[in-house]
Amino acid sequence: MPYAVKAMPRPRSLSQADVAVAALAVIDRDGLAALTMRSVAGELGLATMGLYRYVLGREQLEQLVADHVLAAVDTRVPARGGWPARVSTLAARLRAAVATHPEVVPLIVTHRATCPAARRWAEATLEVLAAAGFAGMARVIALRALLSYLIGSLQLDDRGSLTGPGTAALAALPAGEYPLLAETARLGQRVSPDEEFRRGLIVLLRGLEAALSTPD
Amino acid sequence: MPYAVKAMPRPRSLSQADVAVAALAVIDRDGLAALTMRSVAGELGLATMGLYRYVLGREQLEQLVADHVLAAVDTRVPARGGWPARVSTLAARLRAAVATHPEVVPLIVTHRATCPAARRWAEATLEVLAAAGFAGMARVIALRALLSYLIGSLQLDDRGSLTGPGTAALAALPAGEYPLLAETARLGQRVSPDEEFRRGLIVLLRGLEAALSTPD
DNA sequence: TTCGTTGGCGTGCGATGTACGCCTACGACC
DNA sequence: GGTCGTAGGCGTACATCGCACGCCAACGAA
Repeated sequence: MPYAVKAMPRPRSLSQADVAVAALAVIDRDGLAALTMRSVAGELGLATMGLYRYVLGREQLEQLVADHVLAAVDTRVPARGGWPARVSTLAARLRAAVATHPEVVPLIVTHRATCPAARRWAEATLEVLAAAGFAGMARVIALRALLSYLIGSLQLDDRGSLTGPGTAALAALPAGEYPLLAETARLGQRVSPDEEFRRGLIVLLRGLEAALSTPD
Repeated sequence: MPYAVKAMPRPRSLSQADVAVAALAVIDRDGLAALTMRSVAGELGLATMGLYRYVLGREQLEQLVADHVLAAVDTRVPARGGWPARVSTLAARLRAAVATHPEVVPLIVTHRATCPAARRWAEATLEVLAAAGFAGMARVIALRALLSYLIGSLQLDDRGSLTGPGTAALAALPAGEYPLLAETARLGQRVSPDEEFRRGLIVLLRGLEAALSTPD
């Protein structure tokens, strides 16, 4: 049966996007810990092992989820603004997409490298950096620094947001042991995660501006 | 039996540090996935459930490991150098300690918030920042930006180092689709993780210097 | 000598990922 | 229109995980 690529005996009834949507539904409803081959299969109306017709295993299921969330990011290069503003826009878009499903942060962090959507984002960011004058090693460092900050921020938002219980515990610490940390925690409770992210990114971008004018 | 704190019927034969060391031995030998209540108990010469006499559960076992690794960090404030050099030293020390056991990175990231050792590090860093003139909100943002970069860097080193297979795959990509990404990946393969971290940190520190002189 | 406290062990349960073999629907071909 | 091979989907079964629970044994205090 040569060349019979389409119109196979029984066509797949589910797309990979369907699977990803079902998995996200489970995660959003019952939390990341509830993401299970069984639970996703159930969400799709399949028996447990039926899911394996669409996914190689748990690993690929997680990748599908991560890529589906990142696929929602608009990766067109922003038209307006200087290069710091453009990079900032790209970063904010990615962050906003992830914020739609906060529980998937660990999956994004883990599977980022193999997501096509993440590659598109990186390519767009590199275009902005290149147009700004970053070349060679400086561009490598710039992208990696942005990525590090981005990933770290997502992680900190997920576990250990300034508005969360961790900071509250720090703020309530007896003043004797960690005076500065306690004071900083108290102040930090008044900073929204978005503002924290934005201002930290500004700091990093200022550093990149400095690096650009001093090619060391 | 009042006040009978020491000299109990059968004194604990293992300290929490012993447990952490055993867990680290398992991780270093067989990988993080091999970290199991059973495997750690076996490493200690206990039966599986015997381990529960020393640890509340898997959660606390992981915390013990994370804290044990971070406890090796020298958190004294560096005596010499300007404030950027001091912050840099503190960051490098933390990174070096984690690099001793690369597999524990996910544990550190997850349990950082509840580690006393991490608090000591934060307090030391805040001392340097405060002495440099960072106050109020600016200090909050500075610490969080440093933390984000640090956490992100660790994560990127763990999964997705520039010298690892992920970057190699990117570098081998057909030039048509992601030209800048492929070129950047090729360049990146020649950057050691240490150098990447150091140079990215310099960028961030420059941004902090700028923020200090322009209190916005 | 007795007793209560505590370290440590063994069994067993529910949940997870998935290997493996089976049945069945259906398009392609004669 | 009958036949057949392919691929979708299911069910069973298993190794492994964390851990609840109850037991025994050792040992200091009385």
